[in-house]
Amino acid sequence: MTAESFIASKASEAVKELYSVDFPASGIQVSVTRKEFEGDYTVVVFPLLRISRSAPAVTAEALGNWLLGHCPEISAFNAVQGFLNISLSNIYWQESLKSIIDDSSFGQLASTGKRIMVEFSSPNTNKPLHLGHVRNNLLGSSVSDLLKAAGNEVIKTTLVNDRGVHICKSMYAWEQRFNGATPQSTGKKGDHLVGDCYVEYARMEKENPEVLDKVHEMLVKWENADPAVRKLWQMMNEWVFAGFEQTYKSLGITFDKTYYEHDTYLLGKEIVQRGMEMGVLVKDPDGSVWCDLTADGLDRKLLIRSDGTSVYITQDLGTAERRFSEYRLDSHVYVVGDEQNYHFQVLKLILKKLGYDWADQIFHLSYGMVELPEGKMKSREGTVVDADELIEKMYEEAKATSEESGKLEGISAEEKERLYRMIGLGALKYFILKVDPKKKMLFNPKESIDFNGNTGPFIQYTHARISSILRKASDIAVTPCVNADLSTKEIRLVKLLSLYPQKVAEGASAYSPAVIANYAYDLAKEFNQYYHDTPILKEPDKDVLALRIALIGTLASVLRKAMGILGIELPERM
RNA sequence: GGUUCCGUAGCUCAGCUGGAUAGAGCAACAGCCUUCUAAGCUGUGGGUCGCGCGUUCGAAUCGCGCCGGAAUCACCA
Repeated sequence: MTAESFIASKASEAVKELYSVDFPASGIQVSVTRKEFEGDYTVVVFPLLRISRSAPAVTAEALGNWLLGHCPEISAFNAVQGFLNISLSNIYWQESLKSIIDDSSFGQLASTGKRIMVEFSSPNTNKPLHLGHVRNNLLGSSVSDLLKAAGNEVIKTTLVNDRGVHICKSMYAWEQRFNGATPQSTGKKGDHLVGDCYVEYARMEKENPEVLDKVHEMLVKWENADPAVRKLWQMMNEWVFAGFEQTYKSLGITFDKTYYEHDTYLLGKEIVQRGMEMGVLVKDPDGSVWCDLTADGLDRKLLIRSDGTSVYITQDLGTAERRFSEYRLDSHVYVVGDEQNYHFQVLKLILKKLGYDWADQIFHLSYGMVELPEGKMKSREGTVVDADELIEKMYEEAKATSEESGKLEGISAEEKERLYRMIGLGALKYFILKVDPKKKMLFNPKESIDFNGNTGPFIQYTHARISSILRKASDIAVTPCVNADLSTKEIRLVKLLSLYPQKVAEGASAYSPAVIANYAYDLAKEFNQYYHDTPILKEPDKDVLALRIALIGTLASVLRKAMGILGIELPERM
């Protein structure tokens, strides 16, 4: 039970005793007391005035007196206008800290019994990953972990767009202009090599637009399973997958299940057929199939081309049905950029018209684009920020900063490398995840991602500081134990710590890792202030020393949990 | 034009299921390392919360209307 709900329930009792009126605890507003006032939690009494029929200050005073007299956990109160500020006893906070320490799965919420599939990443196999994909991947991965922490069973999936005209373009350019170049022969990462082919194709098409016909020819051959084309397609796809695999690995991204569009693109057709029988979908004289959404304020949507081939949304209908039935999903989250809002609006609507009761359980986690100072990233104009290059740059920055500080002496070279990676990635991941997903975000390549202030490295540094103290404490054999009074600053820390499960719930329901990121920052900031003016190991009183070690150990543990949801590791030293 | 999203300090962002004097970081300036890691801490300056109306005891937060920006509305994916 949280402190807020405890106070609310007691206040509800008080109202019943004092005014003989039932007022539900859920209706009592309790918030953390603003720091300029004395107290831990504040009950807002304005909503109770109709019941008390007296002035705000009088009501607050009456309520405060009752609470003080009836709850040993409450040690003091003061009333300012309509705000009743309540202080909880030191014992209460000690018990609170103890319960966090004793709860090994603190922050792991009770099972909801729900199974959720999260689709993210879903790359095209004709170009390497860029910063936009990085945001998608980090969000998808982190939201998955967040939903898990909130008690859901989560299946992470991706749909690889490995067929279509765009692939053929790369294939055609490779055949014409690359003299049999391979990742091995060029020493180039496979996805980058294929990306080069795609760029080269764009040049070719500009010189001679007729090459597009050649590409279409190739696509038809692909559809007809022409052995030569399929072989080339397979070879180049493998190059790309190997490249992606490497990038995923350095970002720490994994999937439980991978779908390939070449396996799924036919799935929707059957559903379209059924839709026509139901009268929900209509076939035009030219053979194309449509869903009329004009009554819903949208347009007519094409589902099958006049030549009988399927379009993008067709396979989405099929894969959605397959996933819901195969995995008996309770819901499905699609992590896809906000440029596809319309697509998902249409998808949901069509599924609903087709009578699927789970249509309302699909959720489009629509995130904003990553923009550069000069605007949107455009592959054609070469203004993309390449994922691999960025990761490497962050590593270099971390290395430079670390070497400058000279704090890693006596550590093995491999360990140092591991730390540079950890810090560089921590900076990148935090930079992206601390922003509310639905907002577009700005990335300025000229200014490198910061390592000071509200950043990943700041939180990592905080953890390293705590770890350093804990190492020294274990050297002098201090056993953590909660058996002393907490100072005001320590109470603030316990208060923040106890907030963590609520933050998990809040973040999960908003599908926003940013909630967790900002929480972790608050916690780290609060610790650094505490650290600054409270000597821990110098404390002469054994019980107080043991308490402080217990407190900061818990702090480090909660920081690790929170940052773990963001996919960020915290180092023992840096 | 339709639909959806966004507008908070010079910049990047919190706060938004209504609560007290709107918070951080960066940048600027001024301090703090013989004391547990200065990737830190403290302080100063910086705001018509896009504008207006409404609901309310109370609005950055909710509703409506404007203004500004973005995305999208393909027999592309």
